[in-house]
Amino acid sequence: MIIKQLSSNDTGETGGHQGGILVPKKMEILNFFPTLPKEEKNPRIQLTFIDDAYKQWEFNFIYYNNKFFGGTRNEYRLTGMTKFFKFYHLKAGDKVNFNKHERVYKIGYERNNIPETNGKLKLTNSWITVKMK
DNA sequence: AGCCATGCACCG
DNA sequence: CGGTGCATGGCT
Repeated sequence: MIIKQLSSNDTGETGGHQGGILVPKKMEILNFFPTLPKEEKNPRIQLTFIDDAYKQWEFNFIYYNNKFFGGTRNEYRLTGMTKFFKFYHLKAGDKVNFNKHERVYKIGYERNNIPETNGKLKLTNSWITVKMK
């Protein structure tokens, strides 16, 4: 499974209203998600995730690739997560984990234990891949 | 490469 | 009319 530590921009705390997280271009991560056609501009796919409470969430996995169409973007994003963040009151520093079990996408979260995280918190390697046996 | 930020469209 | 999400540019 893969785990993402939320950045402040992911949750909208920076004032942004993106409503989603950024997905790095790492094979281990991208392999988890469906493959999006790079021939197409900004291809997207809707994914349904189920959390621990068996609640369903619809997220959009989008490949912003306008780099190949005259723009400058070349990155993946998982959007439409604002409801999820709000429902569980997740904030920057908290972690969200994704899992795929029998063709079913699962989502979970993990709160950050670090108390003194009030100010800006620098995130490096915010994504973690966990090999499941 | 990854995170920050925003104009605008859409929708309640 | 205000919040949300898309698409995109900017900054580090």
